[in-house]
Amino acid sequence: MRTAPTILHLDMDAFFAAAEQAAKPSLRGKAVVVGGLGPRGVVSTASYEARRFGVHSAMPMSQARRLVPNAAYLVPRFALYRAVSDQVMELLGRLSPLVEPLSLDEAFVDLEAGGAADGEASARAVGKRLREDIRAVTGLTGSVGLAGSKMLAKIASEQAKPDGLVLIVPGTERELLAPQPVRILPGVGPATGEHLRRAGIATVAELAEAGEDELVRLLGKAHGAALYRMALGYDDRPVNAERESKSVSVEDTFDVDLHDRVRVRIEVERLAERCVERLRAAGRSGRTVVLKVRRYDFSTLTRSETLRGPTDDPAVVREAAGRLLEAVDTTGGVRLLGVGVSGLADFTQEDLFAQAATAAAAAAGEGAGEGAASGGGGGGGGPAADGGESAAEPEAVAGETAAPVERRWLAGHDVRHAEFGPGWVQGSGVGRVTVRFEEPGSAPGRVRTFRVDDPALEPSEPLPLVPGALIPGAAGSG
DNA sequence: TCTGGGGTCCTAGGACCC
DNA sequence: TCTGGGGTCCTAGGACCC
Repeated sequence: MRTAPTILHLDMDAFFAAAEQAAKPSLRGKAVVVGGLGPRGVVSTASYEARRFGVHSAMPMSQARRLVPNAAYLVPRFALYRAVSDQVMELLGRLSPLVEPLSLDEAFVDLEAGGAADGEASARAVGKRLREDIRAVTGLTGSVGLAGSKMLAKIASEQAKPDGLVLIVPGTERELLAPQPVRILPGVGPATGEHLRRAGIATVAELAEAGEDELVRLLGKAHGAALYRMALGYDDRPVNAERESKSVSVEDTFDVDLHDRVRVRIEVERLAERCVERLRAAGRSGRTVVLKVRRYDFSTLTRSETLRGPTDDPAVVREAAGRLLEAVDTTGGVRLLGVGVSGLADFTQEDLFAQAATAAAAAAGEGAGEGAASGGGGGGGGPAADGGESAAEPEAVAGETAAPVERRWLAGHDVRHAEFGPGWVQGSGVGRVTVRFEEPGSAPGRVRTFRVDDPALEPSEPLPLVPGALIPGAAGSG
C-alpha cells in the first residue's frame, strides 16, 4: 500500500472488437462480435454497440446471434491483436521498468519505480498522456485506473470504462469500497458470491464486519484471509514484471461429440504434438503431462502423469497422453480434449544427461574445451546437443509454399487484390468469395465478389491500424 | 443449436520420509 | 509396539480471470 496513487492499471476497451472496427472502417459504430463461429462457439469480445443488446463475453454465440442478428460476426485474429498489444506494452515500458502484463489488453505499471510519478498530480498527468499516446499509435482507446494498490487500480480502470481515467485518492479506499457489492473484489466470482450471499454478506462493508475468522471458516484459509484484507482496502502485492509461465496447454472442442475411440486417440496425439510445439517455441520443457476430457454431458476430468525429468520430446508427451487416455471412459461421447504440460523447466532431461556427460568427461580430464553450453540464465533455445537429426526441417516447408495449395478464405481476414488493393473477406461459399475493399484509415469500402481461385486475389498480413504508425517488430526497430 | 481456450491459485487426501 | 507430527510430492478437482 502506498500513499501516492502510483500504481497504474491499463485496460483496453473492448479490445478485439475495437481492433476489428479500426481495421475495417465499414464496421465503425456497428455491432461487432468476435468469437468462435462454430456451432459451439462463445463470444470473446463484443463491441459496445453489441453490448447494448445484452451481448457479453463468454456468452454462447448462438445466443448472441439471436440478440443481434445483424451484427458482424468475426473470428479472432491473434496476430493483429498481438501486434497492437506489443505497441501498447512498448508505450508502458517507457513509463517504468516494472510492467506486469495480465493479458494482451491489460497490464499493471509501477509508476514510482520508473520515476514517472510520485503523487496525485503527476500520476494523473502520466495516465492522461498515456491514453493520448495509445490513441495516437494504435487508434484505439484504453481506460486507466490509478491508485495506491493493484486491487484499487484495477477497480478504478473498471469504473473508468470506456475511454476514461479514474484516480482513487489514497486514504479514501475504505469508504469507496464499503457500499459496493462483494463481486467488485477480484477473486469473488459466481460461486463465492453465492456462498457469501447465503451467509448474508452482500457488500464489502459486510465482508469487513464479518471478520477474518468468519471468512476463513466460510471460504477457507487463503481465500478468506485474502478477502478480508481486500475488504479493508489493504493490498500490498508488488507489480511483478518477471512472471514466468507455469504450464502450457492446448485444447479443442469438437463441433460434434467424438464417439470413435480411434479418432479420440488420434486427436489426443495431435494435441500432444501441438502442445509440444508451443512448449518448444517458448524454449521450455515440462515434467507433468495432463490430459483433459470433457464428456458429452459437460462433465470434465483431468488425468496427469509426472515423468522422471522434464521433456520437450513430442513422442514422450504423445505417449504419456495416450497412456492417460487408456484410463478414461469415453462412452457416451467426447466434447473436448486437451493436453497440457506443467512443471516447466528451462532444460530437458536430455540436456541434463548431456550436462552430466560433459561434466563427467571434464572430470575425467578429456574434453576440457568448449562443451559448457549451459549456464544459468540462458535463453539458449537449442534442442538436444547430440548430433543427428537437426538437418530435417526447412526444405519440405519451402517446397510446399510453391505448390498451389487449396486456399481457404477466412471470414474477416485480410486480402489484397492486384487491381482493387487491400480488403478483407466478408464471406465465402459455393466457389465465390466476397471482399470488402477498405483498410485502416480509409473510408468505408465497397464489396466485390470473385471466384475462390481468382489468381489476382491473395491473402495478406494485417495492416497497422494507424497508417504510418510502426508496428513493433514489423520493420526494423529504428 | 448452451456453455471456448489459455492460464493461475488453492484445497485435500494419500504416499513417503524423517 | 504404539503414538504423533511435520514436510514434500503427486493427483484431482474447483474457482476464478481475461
